[in-house]
Amino acid sequence: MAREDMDKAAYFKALSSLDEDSDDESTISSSRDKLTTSLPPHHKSSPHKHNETVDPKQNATPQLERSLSAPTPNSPSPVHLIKETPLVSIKNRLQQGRTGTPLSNEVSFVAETPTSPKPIQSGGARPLRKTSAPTPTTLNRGAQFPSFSSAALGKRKRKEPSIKLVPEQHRIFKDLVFFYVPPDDIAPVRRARIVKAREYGATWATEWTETATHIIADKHLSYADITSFLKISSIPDHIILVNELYPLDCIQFKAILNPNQKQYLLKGYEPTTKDSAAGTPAQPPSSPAPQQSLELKTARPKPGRWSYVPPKATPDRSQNGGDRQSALPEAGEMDDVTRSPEHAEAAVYGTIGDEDTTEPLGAGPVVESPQSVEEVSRADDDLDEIIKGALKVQHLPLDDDEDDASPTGSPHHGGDSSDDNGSPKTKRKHITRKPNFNQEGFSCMKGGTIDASSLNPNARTISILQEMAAYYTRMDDTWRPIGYRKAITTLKKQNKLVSTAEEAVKLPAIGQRIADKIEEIVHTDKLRRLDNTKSDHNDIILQLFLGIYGVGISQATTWLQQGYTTLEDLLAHASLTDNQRLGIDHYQDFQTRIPRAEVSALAKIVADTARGIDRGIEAIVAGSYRRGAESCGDIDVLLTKPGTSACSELTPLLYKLVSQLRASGMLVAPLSVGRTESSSKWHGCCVLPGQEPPIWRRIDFHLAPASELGAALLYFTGNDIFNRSIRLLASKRGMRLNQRGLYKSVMRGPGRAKLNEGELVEGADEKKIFAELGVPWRPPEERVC
DNA sequence: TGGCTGTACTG
DNA sequence: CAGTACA
DNA sequence: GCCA
Repeated sequence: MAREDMDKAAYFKALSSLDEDSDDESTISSSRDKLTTSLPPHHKSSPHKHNETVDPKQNATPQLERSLSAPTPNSPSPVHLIKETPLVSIKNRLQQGRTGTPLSNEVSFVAETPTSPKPIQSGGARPLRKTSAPTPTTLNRGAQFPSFSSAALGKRKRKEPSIKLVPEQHRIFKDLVFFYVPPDDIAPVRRARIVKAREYGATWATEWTETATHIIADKHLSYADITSFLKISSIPDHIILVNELYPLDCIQFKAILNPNQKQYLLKGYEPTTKDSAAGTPAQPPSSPAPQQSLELKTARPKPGRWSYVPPKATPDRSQNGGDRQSALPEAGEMDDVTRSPEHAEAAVYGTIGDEDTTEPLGAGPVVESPQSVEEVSRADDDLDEIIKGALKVQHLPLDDDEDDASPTGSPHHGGDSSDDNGSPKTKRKHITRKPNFNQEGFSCMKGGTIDASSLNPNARTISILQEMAAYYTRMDDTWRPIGYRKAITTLKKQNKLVSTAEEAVKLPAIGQRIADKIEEIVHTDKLRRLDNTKSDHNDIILQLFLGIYGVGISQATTWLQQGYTTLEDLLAHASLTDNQRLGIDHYQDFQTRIPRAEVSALAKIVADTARGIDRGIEAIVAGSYRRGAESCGDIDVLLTKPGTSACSELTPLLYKLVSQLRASGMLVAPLSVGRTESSSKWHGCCVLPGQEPPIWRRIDFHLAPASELGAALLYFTGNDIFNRSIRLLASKRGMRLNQRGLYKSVMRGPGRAKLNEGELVEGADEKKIFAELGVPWRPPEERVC
């Protein structure tokens, strides 16, 4: 869940200092300002992998730089802005759909066609027929609003990445004009490629023109796709048609390669005899990623620092493919699964989260009815046994949650949450300064519940918006996903279908643009903007790579640029960290959700082992399990012990625990281990002993001394959105919340930067933390935002 | 116009 | 330090 | 993306 990088988008924004003309996107202009004005020449040009640093000189003369790369005389600036999305107002489209074909599917866009009728062309010098603008509406709009600027739609523009030309002698693409199909640079990967080509001297034609020397097509496109896209019967002889590998290889080999090699050809394309083509060095070994089967992977020494070889470390066992079908992660993250409550299992487990009444940690009420479990584990008796056994104690850790509630102070919010809801202020005995912000607006004030998601009348809309958020995350956009998530949170709280934009825009966190999308979704059951991405192979590969533990957007993007397309490619040719290699070896395992019963079984082992080390240790399963999820992505175990007040009192115990669990075969590899005395976490992998075939699971241990237990529980229970929300709320109240406690009197500098630690307000009691913040207490299952 | 959580490990 | 991870 |  929430694997996010907060800074990249900012970086990309910063990168694009070279905006053309007036630009209606406020955020952009702000970042531009930041670069061009507040940034003195050298200062912080964000370091980054993609070394497209902002050249100060360039800031001074952006126009110059740009025209440098535009040798064609007639195009004042072929590299003007590309719009992200066809600028057709939703309403227009809907209307059109109604009058024309009901669903107007064909009116849909051609990919991300740049309609960009940017004023620049005023000279009319461009011989462009805008054949690439297929939709009547688009043309229409273009005609009517040549300098259309965001009227109803708001900001849509993408800004120009900065181009840093390589030294002249290396500009192998000098005098070449590339036309890309599709002609956009929305995905960072494509953008980076285009930028790269331009750095090597290419001119980027953003609209189709016969002055282009090359057409660079996405490699999944066929020749027919190109001609139909360009609305021409054949590609003119003088234009070279190649796929996207071509420029990459040229750059790699610092030469213009023979474009007629088969790895560069499009499906259905016979290079016309113009193959005399360019001088070519022998044979570029094509992209660095040929694919071979590589049986070697099993032979490869285990990546984990432990030399342990699991019973069967089946990297990709296809045999029991039953539960792990697709190599790709599911789009929707069903963290807190919504599923068949008719499952007895579900019923049984569903309750433990909050249930387990006032059990002190120890023994507990038995939850019977293992019948459902049978089905899960049918194949394996041992597993069955273990799970049955686990059922008897499965509530074990969970009670603490109640535990710390009842006995401790705050008697009034213990049982009756209604009271809490009524007047949050009353419980804040001291302080109680009224917020000058709208506290109700925080999603942590009113969490959701698990089943709400499936029953919500807006479920369809929500799931599509979630896909959008995920898409933008993959596109390395930091902030849009946040916007989408907030809108989704709002939508989840509606108990009736929101069908019009007008209605939607009144809701909190829903602005005009998302409102329009909501309307489109409700009326057409889909979002064209999203459909476009579905067929994007690069996006699919990106998803594949991002599914690897230890791989984030940066690495995934880099690999994609380097031409890798499969996990095998990576194993064979990419340089991988140990964790990444392990992540690939167990890709399917980690992608497979863990049934609640198995989490229980694993937790029992941990708890039993821990108690063998020290009777006082409590093992509490947090994470989505504590929130009542029917299946979990990983196992989060909080380790604590009454009377402790520092992690250092627990680390030796953790050390012993890990070593025993390792010896018993449950833990199979470490991934990330605390470095210091006071550090508090251990991340690694485990398998349920006896499981056949064994499935590696991600397991995390967190240490929490009793004095920090409440904050740790809060943190470790999540969900992530709830955490962010409540932390933001704390920060707005001049406090700071982290996994150790709630602090007040935090001094913050510019940008809320923390200046001091603050004074501890509460750490031990989860409910008191809620109370201090004026947030109504809610049980873990309701912290699904 | 500048926010959008806060921390910890890896290499 | 940037990247990734954790909720 | 949205919001103050």
